[in-house]
Amino acid sequence: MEYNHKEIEKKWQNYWDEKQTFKAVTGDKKEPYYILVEFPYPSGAGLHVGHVRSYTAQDALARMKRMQGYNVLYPMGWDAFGAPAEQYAIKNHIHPKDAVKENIHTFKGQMKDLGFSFDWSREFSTTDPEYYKWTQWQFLQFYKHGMAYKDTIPVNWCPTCKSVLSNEDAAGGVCERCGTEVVQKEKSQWMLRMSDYSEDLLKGLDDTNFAERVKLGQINWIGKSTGVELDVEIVGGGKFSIFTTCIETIYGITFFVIAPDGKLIKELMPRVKNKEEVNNYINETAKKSSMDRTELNKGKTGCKVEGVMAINPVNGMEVPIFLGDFVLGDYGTGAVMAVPSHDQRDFEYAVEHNLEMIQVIDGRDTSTSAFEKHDYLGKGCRLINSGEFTGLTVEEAKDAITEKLVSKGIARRVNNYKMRDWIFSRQRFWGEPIPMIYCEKCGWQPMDEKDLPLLLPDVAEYEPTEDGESPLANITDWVNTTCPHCKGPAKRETDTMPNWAGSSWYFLRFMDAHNDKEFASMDAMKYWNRVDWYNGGMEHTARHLLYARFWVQFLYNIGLVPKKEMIWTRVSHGMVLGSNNEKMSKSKGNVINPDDIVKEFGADTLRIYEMFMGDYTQDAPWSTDSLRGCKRFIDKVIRLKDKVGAGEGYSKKLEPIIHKTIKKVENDLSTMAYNTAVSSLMILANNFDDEKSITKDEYHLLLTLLNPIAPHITEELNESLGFKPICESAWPKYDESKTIDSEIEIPVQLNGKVKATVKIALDSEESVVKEKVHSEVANLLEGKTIIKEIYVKNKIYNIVVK
RNA sequence: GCAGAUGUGGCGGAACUGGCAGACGCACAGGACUUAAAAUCCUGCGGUUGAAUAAACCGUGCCGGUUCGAUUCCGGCCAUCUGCACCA
Repeated sequence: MEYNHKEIEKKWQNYWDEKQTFKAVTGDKKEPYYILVEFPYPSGAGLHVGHVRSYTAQDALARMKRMQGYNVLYPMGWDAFGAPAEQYAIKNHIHPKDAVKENIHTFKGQMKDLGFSFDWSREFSTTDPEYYKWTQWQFLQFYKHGMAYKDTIPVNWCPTCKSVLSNEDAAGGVCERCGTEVVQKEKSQWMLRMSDYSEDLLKGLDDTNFAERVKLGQINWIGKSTGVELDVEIVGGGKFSIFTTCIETIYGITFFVIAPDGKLIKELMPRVKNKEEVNNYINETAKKSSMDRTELNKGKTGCKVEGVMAINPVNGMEVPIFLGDFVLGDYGTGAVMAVPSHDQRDFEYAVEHNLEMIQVIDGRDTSTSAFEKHDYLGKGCRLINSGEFTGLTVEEAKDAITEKLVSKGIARRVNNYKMRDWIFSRQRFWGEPIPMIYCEKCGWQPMDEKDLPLLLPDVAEYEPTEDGESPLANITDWVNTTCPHCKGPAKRETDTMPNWAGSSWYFLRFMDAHNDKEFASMDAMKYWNRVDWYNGGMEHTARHLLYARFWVQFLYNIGLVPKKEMIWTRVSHGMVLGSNNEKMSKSKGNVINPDDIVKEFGADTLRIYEMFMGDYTQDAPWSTDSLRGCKRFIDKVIRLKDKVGAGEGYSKKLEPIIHKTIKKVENDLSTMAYNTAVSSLMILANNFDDEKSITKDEYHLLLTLLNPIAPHITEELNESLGFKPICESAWPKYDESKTIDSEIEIPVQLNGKVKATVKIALDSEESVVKEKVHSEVANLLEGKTIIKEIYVKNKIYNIVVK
């Protein structure tokens, strides 16, 4: 057969379109199964081979599940708000709306060419007013439940571009676009009270089936630590609080360190004697990102706050206060107690600034480095130099000291979380407008829900304003409105939502994509129940996935979704790297365009290759040579058709391998072991190839098993044999008893080294095996003393000799 | 810095709960077919010693431990990749 992949692939893609083969019907009697892959940001670069990897993987799962009788929902849409489209618009003076439309067209065409079995009837873009109406509506629910508030926080600011920058764009302290030095600027921002959900987001993980590394990623991002918040008096009046997880070292305090970007130093300023030095240091810090600041080797900078001393509450000792940029203003209380003998960072800071040290835990010398908690905890170490607590073990002291401070009313047991509230404002144009109105008289007022959606207006200029506001601020007839409360003149919020907003609930919308009464009906959500299997990049585990869970938990708490956790399994794929083992990028010239591959080799070859290239969860480099091998595999499958003879059913000889392969492929496709699924199909094909002839049913089976990964060619070959389309057929069943060999070969070891193998009947008696083994290796045992013999049933026989 | 992951032939990778390391594929080499090429088929392919399809030894990043037996478990290192809150 001539393999014209272009014709064959088009033919079946049209067939699926016309028959609406993959349309999922809400309420269908079949058991629902919801498979989701992160919807893409439709960039100008087009679909990436990395998209092809995860979409094919989920597609294979979806196709198998359908054949297994599930009502599969496998939807696709577009996450199209965001900075790149806006940058593109500024540069080329094309409205993002138009660029996005074009990009979506390209992406969709590419996806169709790859034969993904998406239910296109549920397609939408986060930029559709019918969709973002509900994103805005949900924001109003956050606001009405006290979950949204305004706060002033520092942001990276480029004075030349007049734009707020991400840490990424401000890497190294200079603006990525123009090279100007980045400064920190205070800005009023909408915030969502995500930190209120820290504990719930932690606990909720128990009700999910996320991959372990995904759970860990979230746990670490939430960053719970249990400790004590302690009030510290300042000499001459006033006080501040510190948070510590090591209260047992309290007698070792020789100074305090406070954050240069915190509120405390501002309060203390009038009493500071070295104002200039302190201010310089604060300005210096403002230039660094928090990541730069917490790096250990950079963590020793700082300056003394002259004129202000603090009092150690346990012994009344007066100790100095320092500024240090390793203390972050927005984590904990923005102040820490420093115990150089028992914390390495404090130790180095003390050495650098010539400060005193007091060892309070016995067990090791602390003159050259700190004796830290991971070394002293659980080792029975005892306190020294600690007043009434001297002699207690560290663990006893932790409790006793906390107890005493708490009863004195100057300390509290608290859980601290690294996770912060969600900064929900962006000074950008291309995002969902935040539906809030500011009135001089009434303050911030939510828009009336019935006036939603608040449409993004058309603008001529996309550049931000002089003071970094969104270009929306320049459109006076849009900005000026009336107050929903007093009907007086008022102004709209010109900030937009972050790109994460639309992607925090899109999976709910897919359950009921065209509902114009609600974001999704409770009935539809109850029917689909949850996302059974969600695939995305590891880079999204901390952010997108956490935002989405927070969003859902909030909706659940106000009674709008049926479950607190709407995502069950979450897995992540590895990247497709360039052939030089580096991340694909234009500048490195190692980008592979899937269109070129589809054109030259066909979608099926690309799909098989991307499934075969390596462990799905790990990164894998591109290799066009290996891709050719997958094309050869398809050629082989096509050639096997010539071997189809008159017989029916499965031959005795091939039956075991057939049943094993069904089991293997089924299992592998459900556990993301796509590469071994392909290899087992290659092995099956090789077995078929060794035969003079195979039956129609055997060939049909191979095509069926390969179909989820290579759907076009398998349908074509299958049709030519006269079978009904595989996509309308059932998944084959295997017989467990036929997957087990009755005779097996086990290795025989001498002192743990394999010397021979013996064939035995499955589940043979040990004595029978022993006899066989001994006759097999008799010559090797000559003159040696047998010390021990180990037989692991059906596995191995090991003889220890001397 | 914090957090996560990874390290196996020339290359991508396989090895289920500790049991024949290198499945499957690529690359390469030799052969068959062909006027020739492509395609296809057959054979070989971790390293060292060896005439050898004999045999032996070494070998899963490094050092050490547990075990009859370790790619797998434990302790300690080293290296690489990824994320870190306004990129998506």
